[in-house]
This record gives sequence, C-alpha cells and structure tokens, in this order.
Amino acid sequence: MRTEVVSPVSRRSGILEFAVLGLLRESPMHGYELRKRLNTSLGVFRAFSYGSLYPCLKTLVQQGWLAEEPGHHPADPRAAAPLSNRRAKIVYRLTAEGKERFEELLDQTGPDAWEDEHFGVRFAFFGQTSRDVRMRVLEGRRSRLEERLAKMRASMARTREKLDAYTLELQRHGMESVEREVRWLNELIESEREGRDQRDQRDDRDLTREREWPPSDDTTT
Amino acid sequence: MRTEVVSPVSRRSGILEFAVLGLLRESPMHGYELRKRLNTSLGVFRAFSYGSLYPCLKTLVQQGWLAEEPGHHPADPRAAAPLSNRRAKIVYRLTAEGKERFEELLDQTGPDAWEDEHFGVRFAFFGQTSRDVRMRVLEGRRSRLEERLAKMRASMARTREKLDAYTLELQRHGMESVEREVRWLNELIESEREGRDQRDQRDDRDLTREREWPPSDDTTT
DNA sequence: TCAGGATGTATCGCACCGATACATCGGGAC
DNA sequence: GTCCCGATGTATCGGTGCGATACATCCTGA
Repeated sequence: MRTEVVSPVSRRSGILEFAVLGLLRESPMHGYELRKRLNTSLGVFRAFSYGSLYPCLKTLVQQGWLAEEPGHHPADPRAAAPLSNRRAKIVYRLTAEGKERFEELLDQTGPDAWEDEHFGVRFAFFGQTSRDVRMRVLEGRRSRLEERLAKMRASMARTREKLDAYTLELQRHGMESVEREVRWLNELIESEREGRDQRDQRDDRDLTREREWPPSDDTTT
Repeated sequence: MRTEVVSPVSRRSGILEFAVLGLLRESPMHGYELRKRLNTSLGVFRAFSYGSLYPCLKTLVQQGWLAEEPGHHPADPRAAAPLSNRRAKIVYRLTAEGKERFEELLDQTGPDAWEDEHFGVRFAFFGQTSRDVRMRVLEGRRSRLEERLAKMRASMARTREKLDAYTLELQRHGMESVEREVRWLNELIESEREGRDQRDQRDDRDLTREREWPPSDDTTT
C-alpha cells in the first residue's frame, strides 16, 4: 500500500517545489534570480529550466505557500532606483503555510530523499534540518548506492568476458564513481555521528541563519 | 544556421534510438531483453523504461530501420481473440537501412555526443567507431566538463562565504567528481593517442566483431 | 497446488527540458 | 549620439523519457 501522502501538488518528485520553498525561505526572490540560484548553489547535478520553474511557482501560489509581491524587492540595493514604470517584476515570498510545508518536506526521510535527483537538493538544505533527519537521509542514500553496487558487481561477473574493452571500462569507471560516493557518505556519516561539525550544536533552531545577504561591495559602478 | 539534420524520428536526443540500433546490431532481440541490456551493459548512468522503449521501437519500425520477426502473431495488440493466444513475442532485427542509420549516427561528433545523457551510451559503442570519432567525442566531452568546471569555480569564488557548510561541501564534492572525470578522459585520450589499445589496429573495419552472442542455451522452449 | 516471480507487450499521466517569444535595460562600439 | 548586444525578466509550447501500472504466460518451489 504505502500511500505516503507525499504531496498534493505534484504527486511525484516535487523536488523543484522543495528547492523553491527552501530558497525563498532565506529571502524573497523573483523568478529569474530563483532560477540562477537553482543552477549554481544547488547546481552541479541538477539544473532546472523556466519551463519547470514558472508553472511550479504558479502552483505554489495557488496552494497558498507563496505570495506574490509587487514591484521591487527590499533585498536589492539597486532597486532603490524608483523609475515609476519599472517592469512588472514579480517577487515571491514564502507564506507561513509555505514555511510549514517546507518544514514538513524537510522531515521526510523516505526513499524519495535518496534518489539521485533528490539527494543533492536535500543535502543542500541540510543546514536547516535536525541531525536525526540528516542521518536517515545519508544512510538511506548509502544503502541505495550499495544495492546498486551489488547489482553492478553481479552483472559484471555474469557478462565480463562478453563485453568489449570500452563497455568494460565504462562499467569500471561507473562503479568507481559510485564507490567514491559511498566513501564520501561514510565520512559525512562519521562526521555527523561525532558531532564534529559544530554548526548544529544549537539544535535545529538555527534555521534562517541570517546570512546577511550582502549589498556591501557591489558598488563597482 | 547549422540545421544539422540530426534526426527525422526524434528531433532531439535520440539517444535511445542510438542505443537500440547499436544493441540490435549485435543480434536480434525482443523488447524485454533489450530493456535489460539497456539497463546493465550501458547502464549505471542511464536507465530507460518501457514507456520510452516501446514507442521508440514502434517509430524505428515505421522508419524501416527495424523489422519485426515472427512471434506467431505479429500485431493486433488489442486482439479480441481471448484464448490460446500464444504469447506474441516480437523479435526486432536491424535492417540494412537501420545499419546505415546507425553508422550515420556513430559518425556524429557534435555537442550532442558530449552531453551527460549521451556520452555514456556513445562511449559504450566506441568499439564500433573509428579512432577519429572517438578522439573528437572524448575531447569534446573534456572541454564541456572544463567549461563547467570554470563556471563552478567562478561561482564558488563569488559566493563562498555566503554559503553554509553543507552547500559548500556539496559543491566541493561536485567539483571533485567533475575533476575526476576529466582526469579519466585525459587517460583515455592519451591511450587513444598512443594507440596503446591494440583492439583497433585493424582500422575501423572491425565493426560487428562477431561477439558470438550465445543463442546456444536458449532452446528452452 | 498454487502463490509469486520472471518473462513479455503495451499505455497513461506528467515532470521536466530546450527552445523560443517578447520586453526592458545598461553599456560599449563607432 | 545612436545602435546593437547581452543581461535581466516573464511566460508558453512541444516533446522526451520516467514511473506506475495493466495484462498475459510461463516456471519454480514450499
């Protein structure tokens, strides 16, 4: 059965939803900037496009998790320029319900959080979770990778001699990559376990850590 | 302009098409087996589903690149015939035109061949290409990754101090992965250059290397 | 003996991508 | 001065491929 009740808005995946809520938690943003952040901060593995983002934003507003704000947003120093007919820039802000929603998603540690497409984004927001959740996600990811490793080894044992050198090399390299990620996870898990990482000594209350998103040195003009 | 004329069947991507043609070149297969091979031999990075495979097969047959073989009852999927329908196993065979088509695709060394989704599959069929093509694809891939690396470095330099430890660690790990792949590519390129790999001394004529893909024990029926 | 798994074909909904359209703005070339 | 180009900005369309599922047959083992 396992209905899970993952999400009313997008039954599956919803990873974009998660990322958007998470980013907007720090500060309100408009679509363009959101998309840029989506493809740098979280980037590397994941890249979202406008074709995904805008429909997603629309849905989130409908759900009441985001609110649209008019004109120019407060965090932008240059926005002081008050040419009255500024282009209709839509700034999205996280509502209280949206915050709740994000919290709820953050706590989910089911298989979804371990999948390739999800894990990177989940990890990027680890700073806003409890250690408990972090551990579950990391360990879930690791066991998922180990399953995969086992399958690959079995498959290779079965077909090794039938494959040409390139196919073999591809598989070898693939396995090595997965093994490396497992080692990486091991280190992270160990690190969490030891509490060596001091940043979360103050419990999981250090959400919205006041990053002081800076206007400071951007006065190059 | 650069119209490219990549493909009439699926304007973009077509990576599945490529993989199917390539696999069927070795020997005829039916869908189920094809899909298994798709997710093991080529696997690791790519995983195709029936939802992609069957429509693709249909299209390829329409193009005349594949031919359906026996299986008693060739078509009529929604057959009203309720009983005693011996399972219609559809075996697909590469036609002469299909072979040509694959050859044509093999020779393409444009950006498409370097993308994440394509490269793995292209690499898996390197054994059927000329060294020339291999070099172009490998070098293309490498420069694509180096671009990405440059972007990541720039982005990190810009935002380093604003990010929390987890985001930072994610980026670091991502960069390291990419760097590793570059090193891997370097080795491969070097290896190709030296001709250390003996398998292709006999020019690019060693296509269809007669793998002796064994039908031997398949007489279970 | 019959449940459950592997084999086998096929489709539906939809998430997400890539390209594109359209508009404003700032700055550099000339 | 002005003109073009790239960055900023919102938005949609067509399409690929995924995940789940439906259905049927064959094989194996408690």
